[in-house]
Amino acid sequence: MNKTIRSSTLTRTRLIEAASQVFASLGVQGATTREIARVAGVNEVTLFRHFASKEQLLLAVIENAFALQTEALAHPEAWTQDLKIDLRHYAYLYNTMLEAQEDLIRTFIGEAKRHPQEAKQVIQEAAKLLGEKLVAYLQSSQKRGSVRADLDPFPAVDMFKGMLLAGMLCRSAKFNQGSYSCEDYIETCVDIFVRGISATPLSVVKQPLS
Amino acid sequence: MNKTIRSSTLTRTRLIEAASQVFASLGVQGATTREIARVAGVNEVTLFRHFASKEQLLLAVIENAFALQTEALAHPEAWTQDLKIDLRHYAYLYNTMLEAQEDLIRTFIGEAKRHPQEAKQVIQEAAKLLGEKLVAYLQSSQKRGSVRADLDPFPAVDMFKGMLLAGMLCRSAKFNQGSYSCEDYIETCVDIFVRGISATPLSVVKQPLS
DNA sequence: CTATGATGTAAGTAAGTACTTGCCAGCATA
DNA sequence: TATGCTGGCAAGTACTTACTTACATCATAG
Repeated sequence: MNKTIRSSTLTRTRLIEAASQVFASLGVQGATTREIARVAGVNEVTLFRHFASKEQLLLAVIENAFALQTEALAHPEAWTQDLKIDLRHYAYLYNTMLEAQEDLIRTFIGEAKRHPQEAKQVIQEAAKLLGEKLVAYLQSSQKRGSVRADLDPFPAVDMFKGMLLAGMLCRSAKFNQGSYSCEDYIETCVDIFVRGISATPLSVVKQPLS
Repeated sequence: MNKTIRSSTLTRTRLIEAASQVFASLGVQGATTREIARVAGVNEVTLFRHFASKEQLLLAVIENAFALQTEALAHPEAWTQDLKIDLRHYAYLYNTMLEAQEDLIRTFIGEAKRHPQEAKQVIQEAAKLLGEKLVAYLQSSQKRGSVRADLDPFPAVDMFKGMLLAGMLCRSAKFNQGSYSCEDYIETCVDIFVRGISATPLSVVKQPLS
């Protein structure tokens, strides 16, 4: 019976992968069960034998997608304890993940309000996992004194992830007319963010010149 | 003939407003010409007499939507020349606009890649206008010395707008489980950003405690 | 008063939608 | 050889889609 099961799960994963692709390029609304089955190389009926409905398939796709990326980012990074180096490293990793999942992310953003809470919960949990390591890092940095103690790490981390997300969204929709590169953007983000959260020198004496 | 024209343009604007609403809540794909006509209170055929296709209607919707908001944000703000006050003011204004247009923005993000370049161009131009004032402000602040001279204002402004956008997207999709409020987020953004772009005090003397 | 332009109504087209039913074939274990 | 799972195929259901054609109504402009 082993081989049979293996065959079943194989077509199942093929369906999930095909669905990811079709959802990403056509949206959940635009994706049709016919097309998903076609891409998966199976019969449309087989799709319905594996997933009761399109929504069920969507759930499986979300779970699958985020399982992969959380794994990638949850890797025990080698934090150097140098804020700028570590955050830059994280930013590039995160950005790579964003770009890899771009179409799917766009689709979910666009249709987030029109889909079952079940889907949102899965995404929410994944997003939480993606930020947890960074929150912990900032908290330890606060204890070490390299990050301001009066900073709430939770909104700060969301802000950090958020500006990278927005950067990806605008960049690939070509909302910026190429006045700067992707690296410029990320470097600017890291630079400003690091300066913004670093523990401030005790004595700040500066006045705007006239 | 005046009254006839007035009637015609009136149904036209009614169609555009109805389409904005339906596009926003159902997506461009999900929106049907039937439903749009129903909401507008006109016949479906009348829709096609005003707009050759759904895509044409979409174009008109985008133009209309962004015309309103750029106007709102292009107001000659009373810049106080205090970075934190001014940027906080801008952030709340921008956030208000984002929340007002949330559904439409989501829809455009989700389907940006599946729509004609014409639509993208309109959005791109509007987004540029939205940031221009802020770029100019940062540039003048650089001349005044309150903002670091080595900062490129363009990615910085996009980062600022981006983190507010991402905040809105995550907040309203309830991706954060209420660990902090909207105000907390915005204040954190403004705080970190301002610290990040401010001209650094000349003498920096600080060591991490033990 | 007539002509024009804007809108409504009814009906239809050709295509696509999610999803179902029934039957048949292969393949593995028992 | 028999059983049971897995999948393919053909067809169909009931519905929606964007968009069209043809004809009627009505107000205003000339």
